[in-house]
Amino acid sequence: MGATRPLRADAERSVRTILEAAERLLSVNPGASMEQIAEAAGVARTTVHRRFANRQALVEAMTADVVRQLDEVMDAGRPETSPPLVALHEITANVLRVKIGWPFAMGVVFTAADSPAAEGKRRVDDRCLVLLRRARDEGLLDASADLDWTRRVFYALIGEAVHGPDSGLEPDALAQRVVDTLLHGAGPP
Amino acid sequence: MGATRPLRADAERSVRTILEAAERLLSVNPGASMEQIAEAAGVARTTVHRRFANRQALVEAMTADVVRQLDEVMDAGRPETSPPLVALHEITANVLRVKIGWPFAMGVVFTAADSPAAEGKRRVDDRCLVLLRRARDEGLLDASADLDWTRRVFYALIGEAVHGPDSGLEPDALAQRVVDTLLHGAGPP
DNA sequence: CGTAGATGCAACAGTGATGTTCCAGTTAAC
DNA sequence: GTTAACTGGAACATCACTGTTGCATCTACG
Repeated sequence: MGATRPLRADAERSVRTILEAAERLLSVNPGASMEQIAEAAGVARTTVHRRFANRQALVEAMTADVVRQLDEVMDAGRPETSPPLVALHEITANVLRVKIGWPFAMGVVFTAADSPAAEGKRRVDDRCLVLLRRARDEGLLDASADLDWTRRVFYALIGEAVHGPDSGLEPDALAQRVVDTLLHGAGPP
Repeated sequence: MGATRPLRADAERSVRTILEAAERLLSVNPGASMEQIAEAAGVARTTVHRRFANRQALVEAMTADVVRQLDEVMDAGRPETSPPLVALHEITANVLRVKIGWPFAMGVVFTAADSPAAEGKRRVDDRCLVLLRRARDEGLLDASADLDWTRRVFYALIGEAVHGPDSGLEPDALAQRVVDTLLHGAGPP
């Protein structure tokens, strides 16, 4: 893990541009070539290879960025101390914001069990479980609720919320729907 | 659509073997090569190409098979006439059975909007919506429930049920959990 | 048992992605 | 303004996958 000298400003800009173009392309077509990514980013293919040795390195940079964002979201949501329902809303809305901007990278983080992002994912999982446990203790969830299943349902609902015709809604509105569905399902109150 | 002469028995067996091997491999690694698929199926690569001109043709054969199975499931579930709760359980359990055996092909059917399987998918969607509407009319769902969102949640729950540590459970037990979560969420009754 | 069909194997051509190198021109940083 | 870093572009080697053909051998089916 070399302490590489900081990049020059224009190089830094290139990196961002490439990462964003990669996300845009890969979310539509996960098999997009480095060539296509370079073109979409408006740089030469060699520049992409200069910044990211492999396709793998590129994807890892994307996922690392997303994991960092998720950590920030969890920090801001205070799942260990804030009132569970409040934290649930806040975290849901902010995760949705991340997911809307980085659907591909989020998908990788939440499926690839081997990637270096897996550790960060576990960290998020844990804090999420803490929050759900607190929610259960306060009677927000059924006392017999399986927290692991609940967490996975939570993730699945978030994943579903950014699809379909209403993906353009405000993240807060989407979060409302997700949390409501998580707590009450589709049945009558 | 040529009325091709029926395959010989051994050729038919090859086709099945290849389809199953492809499902096994592609569900783990969607980018697996035809070579790898052939090897996993225990046949020569040329045999795969003899039966399926393209990778695309191979995948389409897989999805067509899955769509056929789904149609059967919907027929057996009688979503238009059977009591909604009963149909919901039955259909969920049987879809889970299909999904457990053909996770990759199911994934393609439920994401690729362009494939020829899309028509079959729409058919399933429609019958699913009919069922959910009947469920709502009978008070099983909230009167204000968004049926489209409910359907997507239903799909997402099915997708989640076959993951994780409990994917080995009986389909009926999984279906119980899915339907229960769909109707009541994780909150207290 | 005879034949049409099916398979394995080897070989081949074509394609597209990858990764690297070199160099001339541009740009940020001090 | 000098320098070190960055970029674009062309060129090159490599590689994996794809799709096809021909042929000898085997096997289902009548």
